[in-house]
Amino acid sequence: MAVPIEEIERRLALIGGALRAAGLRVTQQRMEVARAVAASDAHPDVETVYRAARARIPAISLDTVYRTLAEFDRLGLVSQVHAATAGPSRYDANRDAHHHFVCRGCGLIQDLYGDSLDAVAPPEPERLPGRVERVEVRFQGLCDECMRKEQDDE
Amino acid sequence: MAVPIEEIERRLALIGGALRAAGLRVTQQRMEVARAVAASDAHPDVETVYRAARARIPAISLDTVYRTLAEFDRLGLVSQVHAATAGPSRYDANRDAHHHFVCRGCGLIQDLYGDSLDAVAPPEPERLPGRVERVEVRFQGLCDECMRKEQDDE
DNA sequence: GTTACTGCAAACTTTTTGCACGACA
DNA sequence: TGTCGTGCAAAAAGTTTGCAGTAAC
Repeated sequence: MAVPIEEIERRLALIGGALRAAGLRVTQQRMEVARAVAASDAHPDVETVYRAARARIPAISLDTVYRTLAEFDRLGLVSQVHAATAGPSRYDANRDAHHHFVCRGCGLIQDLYGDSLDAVAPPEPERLPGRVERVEVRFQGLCDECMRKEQDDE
Repeated sequence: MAVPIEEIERRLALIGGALRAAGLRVTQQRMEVARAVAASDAHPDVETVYRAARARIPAISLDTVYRTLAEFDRLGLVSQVHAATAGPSRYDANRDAHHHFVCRGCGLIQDLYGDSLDAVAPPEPERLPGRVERVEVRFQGLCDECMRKEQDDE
């Protein structure tokens, strides 16, 4: 919800370019879906992206949003992030190395940065069953607000 | 698929005890669902647990398996793990500190152990939006078999 | 002008829920 | 014996797909 304008523009340019490079069409719908994910750092779900895109293209359909986000994911332009609690798929347009704090109460997902986290490596790489492409550290817990709520219940 | 008998028994005892401690009934169905997750280290999905449980209680229903796994999750006896690729919920009865390698090709999830991973901590704990209860390092990539398959396609 | 993309509607998969019967404590 | 848990069936939620029209290149 507080991604700087320049960062949004940078992400949109990246996505537009990647579409062209992949031989795909740069449609209004795709760019508005791109804008909706790129403009949020709250890791929005499909429905939220849909609502944001519909504010600019009233006739856009939910299945286009699904298809578009799946396509972006395939191209590596966004990635799915899992909340601590089950629910609809959520997406992240932040392509910089980062990690997450996830709240098991309300579904909050917050980006975390740190060289020490980026540097985490498997203890015995030779015993891995494959090749690592990405490392994500997930800190799971309860956010301050949910902690307050849990105390009120007791 | 290769959890030692003693470890399975240990997990079953833990689950049975926790049910009693929570004032819940220790039913045949619950214990067979427990056995099915406890006996696998392949992070089975609901359907797989259902099939394993049905081999011992033919009349067990899928919704009981859903309800039971959700209950176990609430009690902290199992946890959901997310594969790299979307699909049905998968469960893990391994309560020891551990981490995961996940393959984006086939859905493989393999447990990893290492003190260096357990010790990973947030770089600026005071700036976290809440309290951390668990840390999981996820190595995402492609397993050996999927790497081979991807080469064959080119 | 082609062809890929979109919107619509319908289907599909996964998960949840209400209710009456049966089993655990 | 009382109550919790289960099975059944139906519904809800989330996601995918086929097709005909539309827009991008």
